[in-house]
Amino acid sequence: MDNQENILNIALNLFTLKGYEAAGVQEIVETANVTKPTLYHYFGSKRGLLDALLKKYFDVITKKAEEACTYSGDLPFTLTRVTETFFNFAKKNETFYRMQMAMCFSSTGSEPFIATKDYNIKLLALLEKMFLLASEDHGNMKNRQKRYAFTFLGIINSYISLYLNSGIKLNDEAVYSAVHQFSHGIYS
Amino acid sequence: MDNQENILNIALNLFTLKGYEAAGVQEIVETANVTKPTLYHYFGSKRGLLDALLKKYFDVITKKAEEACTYSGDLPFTLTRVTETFFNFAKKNETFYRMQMAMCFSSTGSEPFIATKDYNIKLLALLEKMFLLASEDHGNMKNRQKRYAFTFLGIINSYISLYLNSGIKLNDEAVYSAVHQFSHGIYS
DNA sequence: CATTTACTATACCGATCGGTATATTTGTTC
DNA sequence: GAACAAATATACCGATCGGTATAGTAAATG
Repeated sequence: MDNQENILNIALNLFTLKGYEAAGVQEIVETANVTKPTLYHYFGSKRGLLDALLKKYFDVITKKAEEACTYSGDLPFTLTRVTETFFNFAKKNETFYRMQMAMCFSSTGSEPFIATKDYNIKLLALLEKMFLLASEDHGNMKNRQKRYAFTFLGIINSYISLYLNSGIKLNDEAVYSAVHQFSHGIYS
Repeated sequence: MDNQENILNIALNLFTLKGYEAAGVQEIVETANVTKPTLYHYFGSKRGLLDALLKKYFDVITKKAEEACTYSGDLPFTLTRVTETFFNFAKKNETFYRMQMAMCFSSTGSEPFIATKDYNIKLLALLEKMFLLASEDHGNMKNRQKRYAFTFLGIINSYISLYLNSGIKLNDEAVYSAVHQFSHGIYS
């Protein structure tokens, strides 16, 4: 088993279970059955480990979101595709999504928040760009891309949060529901 | 200046800014211009300090939520009143609401999550009870009180999160919007 | 005035924190 | 097989962690 990958997996579990600050480096290496120098050889620091972990998963969701966000004249269709993309990613990477949401809601001065900030900004920018293109076809949403991006991702994350904590299904019905709930907020 | 109250205020600020784990007892007492024994005299432990802080604010919102959740036959009216109650509390206690949301989204095994758990369950139970009463008048929502309570609070917190992080106003329009967005999810 | 109670300061505790210096092992290349 | 770089182990670092023993002060009570 690859030590580097193993450390990443253990770190993901411990960060998710106990939180980034509460999970000690010592605990991580013990659980992964390696020693500290091994961890520091690969990642340089605890923060470096976190960064590597975030990059590993955020690169995936960012790329998928990029593809899903291409606007082709049909906004409901695009919104549905984006929602499906996020739901599928969350289902495939439950633990990571748990960790990521906790970090995104953590204190603005904390390391986890700072480490995830740019990734979340990037995701919002993709949504914003999509809404900007769509605004040429929907006059009533001009100059509101930022808020729409924020609220849309907010609704998506609400559903994912419900999935993770309350056990609802993220099926086609949930996608439909999320998209329509957001649209209802837009067009009224 | 009352040392006890002062420590609570400083702790609220530091927990919110840096997170519960990252904010050290030493830092708290230095910022509050007291010494450790003073803090431990009043609160017994760091966890005791957190508990006192949570109790101070949660007791207020819980009481207000209790009043607002009394169902009187008019569900939209009750939902509006509940939403207003939460919005007003969040506006009056921005820092606390920030901290509380971070803790509620934090790792399920972390101290802050455990410390806030019962309070959040209590709030959800109040909403649940309201939906249960209302279900006698709305046949199509039988046995769904739990999910409705969860999603309703989720939407409320989404709006408050937007208010805290993106600067939207929590005015009557926002209340109307939140209630209708939730209702749209229910009745469809 | 004596006593008690609430409160606060000095100084300290063991444990753990993130991180590293040094040495040894492992696998690859010439 | 010699030389070299990557990877891992032993043992350790100063700093900080949450928490406390002891002693003293301040104010109220007898």
